[in-house]
Amino acid sequence: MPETSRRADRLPGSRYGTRPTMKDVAARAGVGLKTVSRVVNGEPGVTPDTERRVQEAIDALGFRRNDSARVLRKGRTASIGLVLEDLADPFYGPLSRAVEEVARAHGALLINGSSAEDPDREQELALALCARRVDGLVVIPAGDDHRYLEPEIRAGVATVFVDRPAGKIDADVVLSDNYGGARDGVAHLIAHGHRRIGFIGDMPRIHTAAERLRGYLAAMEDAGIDVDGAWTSLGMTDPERVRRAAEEMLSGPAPVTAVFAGNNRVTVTVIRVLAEQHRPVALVGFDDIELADLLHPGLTVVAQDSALLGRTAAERLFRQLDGTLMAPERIELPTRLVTRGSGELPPAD
Amino acid sequence: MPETSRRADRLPGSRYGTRPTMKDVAARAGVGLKTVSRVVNGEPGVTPDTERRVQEAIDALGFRRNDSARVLRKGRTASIGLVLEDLADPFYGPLSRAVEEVARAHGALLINGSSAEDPDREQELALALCARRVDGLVVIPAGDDHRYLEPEIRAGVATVFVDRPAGKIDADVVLSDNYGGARDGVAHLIAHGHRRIGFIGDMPRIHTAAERLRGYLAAMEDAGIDVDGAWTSLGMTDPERVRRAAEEMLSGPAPVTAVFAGNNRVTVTVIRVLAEQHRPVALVGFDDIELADLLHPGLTVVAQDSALLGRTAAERLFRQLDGTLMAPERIELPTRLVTRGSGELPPAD
DNA sequence: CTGAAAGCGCTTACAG
DNA sequence: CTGAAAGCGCTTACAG
Repeated sequence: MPETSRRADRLPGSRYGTRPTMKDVAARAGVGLKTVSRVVNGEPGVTPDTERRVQEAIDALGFRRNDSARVLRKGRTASIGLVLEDLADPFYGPLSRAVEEVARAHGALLINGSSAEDPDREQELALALCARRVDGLVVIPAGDDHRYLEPEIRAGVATVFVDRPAGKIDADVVLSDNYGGARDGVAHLIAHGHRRIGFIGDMPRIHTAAERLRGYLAAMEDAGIDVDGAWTSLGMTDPERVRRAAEEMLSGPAPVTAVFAGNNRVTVTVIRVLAEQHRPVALVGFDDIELADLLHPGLTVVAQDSALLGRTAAERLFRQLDGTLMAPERIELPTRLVTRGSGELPPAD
Repeated sequence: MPETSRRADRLPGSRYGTRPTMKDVAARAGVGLKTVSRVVNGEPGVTPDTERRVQEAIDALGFRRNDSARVLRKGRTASIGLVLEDLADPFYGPLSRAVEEVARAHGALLINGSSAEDPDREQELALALCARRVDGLVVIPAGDDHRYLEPEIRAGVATVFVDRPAGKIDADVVLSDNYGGARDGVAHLIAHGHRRIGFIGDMPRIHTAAERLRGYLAAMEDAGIDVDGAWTSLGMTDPERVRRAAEEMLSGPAPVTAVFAGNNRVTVTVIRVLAEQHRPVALVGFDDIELADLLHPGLTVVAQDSALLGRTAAERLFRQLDGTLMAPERIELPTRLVTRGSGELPPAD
């Protein structure tokens, strides 16, 4: 007795009312179920009079189509998932917004999730999204093994990785030129006379961190500079760790005269440490930062376009869904050196 | 012949494979559908041997439960929606992340949408989320009439408004003390000797903008200062408009000696304008900003805790869903004046 | 132009 | 411990 059990939901204490269904609308309008479906979906083949009666019933009952039932029948859910590191990070906000805009243009909703840089949580989130049958997945990897997504991809879930490559599977990837950007930034410091240059980056298992370190090393080697082990420090990007790392390479008999900061979080802390130094220390940061031009000196950065990363990835995702895409590709977006002062300071020697 | 039509999906050209269902698993394991359901959901009453056979079939077929079918049957979707203004705004990133964390603690996923400050888009998004049958909705209103949500709320969709109150419906609201915060900030400027103080805010139809203006006016009145109409400017917060407004009140025979900036976007532009002035102008901004302490002078702000706003709202949402909540409430969170220099500059008169 | 039947992939309520 | 039947709210594929 379904009617009885539904009425039970209305008992005082339960805040759940019953939702009218197409069946309810059909009964009230005195038409068949399919006719209601036609009206709700704007399909042709309904006389104006019938349509009016159905519409009246819809309005009277406050009917709203249950898309989750619709989805079950149609296959596609018109939703995509985005797994990123932290929605609160100013780098990912614009990226997420860009993905959302592309989704919106394709009539899809966006489900967001933060992995908090935890590979297990990334997997848990990505698979939960697949269980909800998102049509596609944009992933900023926390882990380096994505074989767990293979069955999902085979089953038709469109997948694009952004910011960092997929691990152990062949998939579309959209990246910034982390290596080239870091190399350019460090070469810029070298061009301004620096030779003892520090590098503070994220954990080495993170692809972007490793690539930027590689760029740093290449620039140093190009200039014929031997890198002292004390000049580089990779690890967590919390303020305490970064502060210690910076203070260490800025002390001793032969301190660094310039620092290359591996990402926005590192940069923010390094700026604070440098402000406390007695002599000027040059700084170039990877990632642009709001108000960077208003600091003294202005902050020189290697900027990447996080919104463009997101947009490019999302567009590729929908092209996969259109079926207009062939083999997986690796797309690399250029970075841009923005000089504002901090990277043009000469060595304080 | 369902088997035939499903096989058609495998034709070359289609990237859509077929997903194994519980029925497929049951057939392969030689058990009934319900037994598969028990194993998948970890329900008791399955012998270890049967469980093993089912698990093998699951692994072999790469089965993943279709949560969207599950949801249709169970009623609750274990997902909530968040409608905000712009995910790329540094104020909303932490708010969204906080909502996500609470949702996660309750086993729910978060669907995000940006209204872009457009009431129609807010409505479209909120109703689309309702059509997906989210269990609850956290809304940062763009519009001022939310009667369109009444049928949804009646049908059981939990709803909490944040940052701005709901319009024309009785609902839970979590706000910052915009009036008090602005009044404190302006009083702070007055205490430092200013009398000609400018206010630049968002469009007057936005509740936070109106409240902050009200706080400004109250502080001025408390100090017995007559406010000149040329000192206040409300409107869009794009850099061009804010710049014009700031330059206007900073010119003429009796320019303002201090500015109160109505939100983070206004503040950023005002800082730029003030940096170009020949005399120092005091500034207090509503909303804190990254690196505010590293500017010269440091930026004095009325800070609100956007993560706390999000967390409070989300917790209230889940309490609505638990049924442990009574009448709608209005919760107001305090703001905090953070003095860093720009608000303590004396008048340049 | 209209509608009855079957089915999407699960869970619920039973019966054995 | 196990499973067949009915149903969640829609759409599909037909038939009239």
